[in-house]
Amino acid sequence: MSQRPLYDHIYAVVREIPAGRVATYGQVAAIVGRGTPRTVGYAMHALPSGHDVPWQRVINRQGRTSPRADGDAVDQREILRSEGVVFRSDQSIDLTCFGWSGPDWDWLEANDCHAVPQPWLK
DNA sequence: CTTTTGACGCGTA
DNA sequence: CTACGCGCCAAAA
Repeated sequence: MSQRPLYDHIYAVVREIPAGRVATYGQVAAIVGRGTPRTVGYAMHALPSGHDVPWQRVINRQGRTSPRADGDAVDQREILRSEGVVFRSDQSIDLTCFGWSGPDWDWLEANDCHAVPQPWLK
């Protein structure tokens, strides 16, 4: 666990993303209700070793894996594929198909999240 | 205290 | 389609 409350909050949300689905940095930030997409990216970068956070399920708004992801975005795509996610020919994911709908309302309330309705996925 | 630096996102051109 | 510009805000220096 991190010693940064905000990071732990972010990690808690990411842990809710089911296998076979993905969420964007901005979406996670909106669910937490604090910070910005950059903050989420920074939190992922700061993940301690031995964590149980499915970081590979967090991607950018274009449906692509982050270029700066630990040197190998290739591995990230492999993991996602093994979870059932399908990549298009340009190596992007169709968020309307694999985008996560967010945690249910009970979870949001139980975890002190101030999420907005659900404008994601147009 | 201030400055720099991003696993980002969106509007514009 | 690509390329910038700028806002965003937490951490580290």
